[in-house]
Amino acid sequence: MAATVDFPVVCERITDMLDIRSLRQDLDATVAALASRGFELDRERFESLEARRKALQVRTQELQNERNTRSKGIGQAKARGEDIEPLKAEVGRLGDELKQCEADLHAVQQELDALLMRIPNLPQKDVPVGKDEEANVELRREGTPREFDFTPRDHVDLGLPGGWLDFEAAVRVAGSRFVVMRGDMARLHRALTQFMLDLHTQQHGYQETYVPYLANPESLEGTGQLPKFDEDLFSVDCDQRFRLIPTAEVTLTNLVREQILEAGALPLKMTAHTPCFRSEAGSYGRDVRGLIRQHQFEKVELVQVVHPEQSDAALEELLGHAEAVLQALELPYRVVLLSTGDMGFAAARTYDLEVWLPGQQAYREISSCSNFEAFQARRMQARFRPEAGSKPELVHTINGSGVAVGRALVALLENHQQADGSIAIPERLRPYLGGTSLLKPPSEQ
RNA sequence: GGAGGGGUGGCAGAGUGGUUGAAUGCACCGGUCUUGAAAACCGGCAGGGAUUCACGUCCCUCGUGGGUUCAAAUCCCACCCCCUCCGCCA
Repeated sequence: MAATVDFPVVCERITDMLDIRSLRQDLDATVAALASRGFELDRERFESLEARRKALQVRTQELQNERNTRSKGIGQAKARGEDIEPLKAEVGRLGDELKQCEADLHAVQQELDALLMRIPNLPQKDVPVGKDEEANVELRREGTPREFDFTPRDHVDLGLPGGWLDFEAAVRVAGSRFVVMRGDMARLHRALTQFMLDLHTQQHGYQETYVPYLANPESLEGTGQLPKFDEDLFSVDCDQRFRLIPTAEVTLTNLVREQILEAGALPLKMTAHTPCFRSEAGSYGRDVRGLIRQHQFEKVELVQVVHPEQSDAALEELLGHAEAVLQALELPYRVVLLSTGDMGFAAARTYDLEVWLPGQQAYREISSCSNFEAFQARRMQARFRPEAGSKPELVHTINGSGVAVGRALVALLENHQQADGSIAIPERLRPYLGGTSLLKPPSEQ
């Protein structure tokens, strides 16, 4: 099976990840902004491709115009009963040059598109500049890490007794970086999911949505996973087109792909609970212990499709929605503004929520909330009509985890553990566990 | 999996080689009328791109990609998707 797939160009010239006009008109500033996030744009290559594209496009359109005009003339001459053979011969010669021009133009545009599709989004002006997570800025801490009067265990030690968590079984049925959960652990995992969905749909105004767990390349291209990051994804063997979704962001956000929404439909607020599949290529040796980094995990995702002027405010709002989950679960966390070097490919601004893990004595990412501005919208051709009758404009897209279920489970176990290995259930979660306030490992029941 | 039918503008729906980027209806926008609204009438109304200070001019798009032709929504090929019937199936 071919490792590469031809990515269809939705519409000539507009699938670029960045607005190509900003590249043409303000190349210096764009190059500088990209450099701030560690991306070196080959500007000579871009400029030469652009120059060739322009010359070829102008020439091609001239020739097309001439062909169209003459063909119409032939039609009219024929209608008058005149001899059209000489006319035909003349246009025929024109057609040869046209064909060559069209082919050349097509090739140049393919090359240009391939280049453009691999350029990341521009960071917002106030995003801290840096090459990696070292440059991230901690904005605030919420909640206080608990003082233990015993040595807190990590979630693996807490989960192993009685088979709550079974990594060996998972290796047997699948491989490393998978887990099997049993009994109350599986139930707690489900309870967390249900709680999060209810919170977002009932308190935060999101519409619960069920989406496919397999996505086509066009969708993955739309949200920015392709063409650059195919190695991070699982492909389905029997059908070259499908990838397993690495996040519900893909299928949720792409619901508006190639749509023109009425302004009144915005903002669109959607939430979905899905499994997420990641190959974790290149993360060998990192977080090999426990649930932190798995090939398959569950997430409740929040997505908003908004008016461009609203996206900054929407991101703050969405961040609050993710925080509400941690607050309800009585988990200490901090809010981090990612630096240019640590942000994802498609993001213009990202906040991470990092939850305190007593087992690691560290804050670990449990949610990532980003504003993509028009980046994904441009790739998806997702637009809205500002006013009835006006030209469509690109929407802005926002998303965030609300929150990663597996990691929430980890945080819950480690933060609410008791000296005897049992787990205290926060008030807000108890209704989802039949009122239970304490979970005891099976071996001690 | 087998047999058949079909993909046209926001929607519905004409259109089988030539001035059709596309009739007509609905929706929508502007106007006339009305105390106001409705109705009626008049006008406008696809998306994208190139070029231009601008007006404008031009190009592309009728599921997608190729092909035939001076000329393709219309003919040919491949693929994708949808519908109906049969089979199978959670």
